[in-house]
Amino acid sequence: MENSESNNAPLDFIRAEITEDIKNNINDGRVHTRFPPEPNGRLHIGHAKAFCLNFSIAEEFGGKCNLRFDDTNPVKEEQEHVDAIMEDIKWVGWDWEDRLYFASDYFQQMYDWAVQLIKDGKAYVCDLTAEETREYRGTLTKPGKLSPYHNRSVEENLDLFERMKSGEFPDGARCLKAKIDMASPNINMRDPVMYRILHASHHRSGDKWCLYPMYDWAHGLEDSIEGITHSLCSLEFENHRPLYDWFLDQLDVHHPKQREFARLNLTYTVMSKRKLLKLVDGGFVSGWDDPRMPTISGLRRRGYSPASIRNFVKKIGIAKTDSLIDLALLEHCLRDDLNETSPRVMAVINPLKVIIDNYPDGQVEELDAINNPQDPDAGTRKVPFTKELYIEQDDFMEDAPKKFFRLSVGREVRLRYAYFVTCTGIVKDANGRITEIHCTYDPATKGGDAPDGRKVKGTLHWVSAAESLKAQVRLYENLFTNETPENTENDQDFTANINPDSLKISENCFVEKSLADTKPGDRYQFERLGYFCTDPDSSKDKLVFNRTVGLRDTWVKMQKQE
RNA sequence: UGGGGUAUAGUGUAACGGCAGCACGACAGACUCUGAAUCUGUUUGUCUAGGUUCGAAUCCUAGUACCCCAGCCA
Repeated sequence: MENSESNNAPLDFIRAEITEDIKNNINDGRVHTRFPPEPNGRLHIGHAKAFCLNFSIAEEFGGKCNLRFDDTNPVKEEQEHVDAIMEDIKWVGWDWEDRLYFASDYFQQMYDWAVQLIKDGKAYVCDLTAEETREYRGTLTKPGKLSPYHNRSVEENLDLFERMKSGEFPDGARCLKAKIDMASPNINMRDPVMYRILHASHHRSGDKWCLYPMYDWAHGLEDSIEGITHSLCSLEFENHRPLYDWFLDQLDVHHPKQREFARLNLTYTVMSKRKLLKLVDGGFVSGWDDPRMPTISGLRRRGYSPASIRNFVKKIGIAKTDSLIDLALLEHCLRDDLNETSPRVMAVINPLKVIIDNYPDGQVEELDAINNPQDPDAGTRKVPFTKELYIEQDDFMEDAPKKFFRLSVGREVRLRYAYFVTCTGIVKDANGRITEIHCTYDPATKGGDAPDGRKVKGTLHWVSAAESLKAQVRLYENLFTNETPENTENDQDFTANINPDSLKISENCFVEKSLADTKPGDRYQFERLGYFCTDPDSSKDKLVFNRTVGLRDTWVKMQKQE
């Protein structure tokens, strides 16, 4: 980073160390990171923290960041996830250029290095079953004991390992272990498994291998091969760092630094692969891209912008403390960006018919409306005004308190960009429900300003009854009712905390005509309601919008206080 | 109860022996053709107990709490 602004900005502990490394000319001052997802699920906002960290560090320090799929377990991984993951990272705004790598491409090199360790007497083939291995490993407080196969000759190990590779043995019959220390207080160092036999077809290497490397053995090698300088991962791998270092030291190859940071936790959200999968498979949501999911594809469909996600990640910082970030911060970043970038439009979700009694029948006036007050370059558009309109049901109250700035019989309000109107009466059906309200308008207030300078307290959004489009609007709330969904009563599953009202569909909505050609993914602010985006289910015949997030609403807050 | 890690406002995150700051939230007000945005102000914090020091969030000692590790998962 060369600008002075960033010199003043406090650095997180990782950037501070990298700055120091550059100063000390470690790796010739080179910075090279990587994001290594396993293609066994979709990326979520927690992964965004990790990949934004890796890509932005590379960018800031003039280095590079690789995308590498850590595909060492063929039984859990799929090409479909590989494609989705690449799409997600690109969408958030990062580019790995020509540096797309797969751990599976390094299998031969890893195998050769394993042979080298065997020759050096640092690895052996073990015939213990998985269960026996567990017994030999000992416990947290008791040391393990040496495998009976620990002292096999190099020749025998070489022969057996070769035959493991050639497919002679069934799954689980033998494995290759590193010879380290069965008494180590760090359980990861008690002769960890390097290879297991898996007669499974790999999504990239097919049936070439029936021997697959374990994470601890593979990961450092992958980093080393790619010339990574800083291998950033989450906290639970801190216990594995001695092993990461041990393998690279034994091989005497390029040795990146592994550094660990706390993963993201968000209130009202689950982040584990297992739980996300359960939501999808259990039919609790419509899929990985359900707008209530914290997946990148879910956020995208919900209407989040890439900038809002990047900014959020920047704001939460990087540290080693376990933390739980308030969803409100994510939503703040969302609104912050959408406020600047979203065109305004008028839409009515719960329509209430308004008849302007003194407005000419059949007349249509095209009024000027500002597209984005935050952005003068966004220009203006025309909205049609007619005798019959819709306003929001919440914007009318029969017995209105003084603090209610909206419409009530005898009160005057402004219809945005249109006229001042005064309510003269209401019509109810047999059940006492208000079916329509009657108003008069003041022709002198056209455009929304009164020439006599009189003020109104309230401005309402509206839509012409005849000159508008019908739409479906999907209103989302938190998927969970509990800040920490895994906290349940009576040992229930986290799904017990699912919010039954997380999705409400409003079929009878009306939007401005200017939305006729909207495309999936288009984002808008529906004035006074919130930010919305067009869903992929939307078509010219049936418009469908998702509520991304509501506007801050001090009126409902005031009501809740009472 | 072995080992590894972490403790700063409600939530995050700075301060690297020298005035505990910033963001989000909450609260109050100003402004407003969005009860939005914007602006202003207020509130709340160094895990505990000792020690070193002119001076400690920071160094030392002893505690406490929480997280991670006993997959042939990553």
